[in-house]
Amino acid sequence: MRLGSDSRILRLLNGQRVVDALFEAGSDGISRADIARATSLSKPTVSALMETFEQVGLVRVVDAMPPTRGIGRPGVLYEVAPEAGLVVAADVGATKTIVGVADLLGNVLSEERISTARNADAALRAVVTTADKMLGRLGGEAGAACIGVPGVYQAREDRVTLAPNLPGFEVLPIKARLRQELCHDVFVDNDVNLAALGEMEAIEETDLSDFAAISVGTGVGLGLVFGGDVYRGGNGAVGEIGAMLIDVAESRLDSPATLEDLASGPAIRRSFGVAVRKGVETGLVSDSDVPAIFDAANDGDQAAAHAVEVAAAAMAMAVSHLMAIADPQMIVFGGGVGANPIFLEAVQRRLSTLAAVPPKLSASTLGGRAAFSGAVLQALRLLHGSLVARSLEIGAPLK
Amino acid sequence: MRLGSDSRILRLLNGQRVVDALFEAGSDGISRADIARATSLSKPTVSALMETFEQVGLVRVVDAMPPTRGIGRPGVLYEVAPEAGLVVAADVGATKTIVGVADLLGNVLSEERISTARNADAALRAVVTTADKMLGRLGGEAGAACIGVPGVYQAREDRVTLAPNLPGFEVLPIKARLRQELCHDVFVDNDVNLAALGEMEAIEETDLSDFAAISVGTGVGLGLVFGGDVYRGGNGAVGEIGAMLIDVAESRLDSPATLEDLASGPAIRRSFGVAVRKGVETGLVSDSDVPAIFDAANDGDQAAAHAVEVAAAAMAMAVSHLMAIADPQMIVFGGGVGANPIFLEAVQRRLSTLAAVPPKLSASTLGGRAAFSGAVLQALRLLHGSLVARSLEIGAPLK
DNA sequence: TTAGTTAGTAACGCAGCTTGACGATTCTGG
DNA sequence: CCAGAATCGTCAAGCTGCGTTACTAACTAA
Repeated sequence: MRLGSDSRILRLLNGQRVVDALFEAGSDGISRADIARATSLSKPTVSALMETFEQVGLVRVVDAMPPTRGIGRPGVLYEVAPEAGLVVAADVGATKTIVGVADLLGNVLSEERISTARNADAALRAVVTTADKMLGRLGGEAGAACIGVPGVYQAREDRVTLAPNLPGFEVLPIKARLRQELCHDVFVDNDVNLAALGEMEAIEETDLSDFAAISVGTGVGLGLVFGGDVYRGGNGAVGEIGAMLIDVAESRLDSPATLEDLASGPAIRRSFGVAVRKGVETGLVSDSDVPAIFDAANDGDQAAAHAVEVAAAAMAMAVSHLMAIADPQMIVFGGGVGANPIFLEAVQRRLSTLAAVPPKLSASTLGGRAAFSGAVLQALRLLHGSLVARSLEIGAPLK
Repeated sequence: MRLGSDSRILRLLNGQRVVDALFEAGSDGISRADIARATSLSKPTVSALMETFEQVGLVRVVDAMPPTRGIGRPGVLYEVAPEAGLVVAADVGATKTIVGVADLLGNVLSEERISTARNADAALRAVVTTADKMLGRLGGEAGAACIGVPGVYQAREDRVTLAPNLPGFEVLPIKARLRQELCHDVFVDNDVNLAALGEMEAIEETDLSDFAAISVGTGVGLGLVFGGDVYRGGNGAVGEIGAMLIDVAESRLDSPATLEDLASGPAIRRSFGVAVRKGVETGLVSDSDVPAIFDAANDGDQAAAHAVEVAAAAMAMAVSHLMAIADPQMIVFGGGVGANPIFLEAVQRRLSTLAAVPPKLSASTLGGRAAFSGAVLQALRLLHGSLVARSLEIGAPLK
């Protein structure tokens, strides 16, 4: 038996089209006649495929009969059975890890926050055991998995680099490990990249294909989505925007300053402290935390306003560079600092003086769950690619 | 007849695999048995496809019999007939336009430089008539075409914007026009993007998928290739790197300076002139041209060296930003200024102080023909996509 | 000259799809 | 209440394309 040239791949291709139509119809259901029209397949072909899909448990008849749909014999409505495929998604952060299981439609059936273990090996083991527990409770297997890690993932080497907070990643073949212990289709990526994907999907805007997410918290990270797919860069090192050199009038330091030196949470606190010590007026203590500084800046506190302005100016500069190079349609800011509306507004104000056409900015709507959402999405994409093949070729029930 | 679900698309898919194998074999030729092995198709299938391809003129038997290839009956060697498909490529520049016709293997059979007409409509008409003349002489039709334009091409609107040197582009549906007058498969893109593609292909490095080309001449442009494909950005406005704001210690101006203000050809001349007027030592006249300034800088002339350093520092800054954001595997410099080895070396020197891991830089090997080369390549990619379909479905001779 | 090896071809069967025809089911109008 | 129209789903027939098996053709090496 040759692979991929036989007439069986026709069945695969057509099956994919049928499943796509079913997903698009959603929980409203769709009749086989309608599928045939939507896919340009013949009615017998659709029926034959649907019979297989139903046997396998991938689709099922919608129970609730719709009242009436016009003249003629009414069609039997089918829908995707969401529980026919489960995916595992995880976001391993420096301190917290989110693990969850979602169904075929992306509904998160189970989700848990655990504290990240002190080394990579233990952290990964915790993800696997938590996921296994969830899958056991839900009574299913993982059809695909996606895990976000706090570092640069080198797909070729199957290693994570630049993850200083989590020792052990440099020598852990994370994908191979997960493939063995969780399921065959595994996707590993930088958490910021996945966050970008999650944020993009969360925005209800059509035709959004090129997108950037900037996370500002303890550090500064950048995730890019180009053409709907996560972009990793030639060396997987996209997103090292924190190291970008910024030179703005407000903060003339002796050595070149990076974006992270100017616009991260610690940088804002530092810069506020410097201003206070220089004697700039303030109503706060000199080691206030970031939200307090933002609120004070909003209320007219001078030292706080200065700190926010320095950060915003640096970020606006970085954004203008991002626009000049990659030209995303939209940029979402996340993280403790980035999602703060006061910060966002300051950046926007700065940008309007830098660029003729200021880019669309917005604040994250997902908060700390952005990367996890992106992981769910990416896992589902993986599953979609193998779902039909498994349903048709193996012929055994999916579960 | 339904489209794409019939068993006929098997023939299409398998035909594509066969043709791919033939292209890979090149002019050495390949036997049907070898194709069967390479594609995992059965021998009869390959034979049947090859018979059609031969009838249509897409492939032919290699005349020269190779001496001996080991034991057993020798196979009949086939090769792609390069003249079975022709593509038109053009690069419309501000002053010069290159038009050419290439065959299936990318050999440029005919190429001509003409001066660009003063408005877009006339410029386009000149491309079409020149191409038609060439095609007539070569006795073939265009199977695909690609044209590079000096501005931002908005595919959705089928309009070129930001082409100040060539009035009339804003209202010219260039793709629709060419499709009508030249051939059905037309690709339009920014000339800098195409140049990036051309430069990438010219480099004999494997696994090169993410790539940037920076053109420095009268202006500064950036072309990006991500994942092997030209990247256009969310609004098609990738490459506006000339407008990037740069702040380097050497050139403290009153207002924020753009990259183009600091590193373009005119900028270098201006900055040299300023230095001379300030009394910096030089052996040149104050309005020397750019190559002279570079040579003098290389020979130790102080004013010239200063001008080069300012430009190099600005460009190094821009490159470091590009690395932080898009992380290309390699950057090629083109254009009158960019390809100058003295400039490149100065940029490289500056970069080594900015980045821990300086990126790979190199000078253009294609010169002014980079965009044209890229256009040939892109046109060939288009043709590849339709070649097999046309050969199999229509059944009529290609020519 | 003969055995061994490889290339190409003919015949057959299988998988998958489409078409056209037909029964099933429901709505509408008289 | 009933006939006609419209739509859904299925059945049977025929087509296209592929792979397998078995065969012939051509060439090398001993």
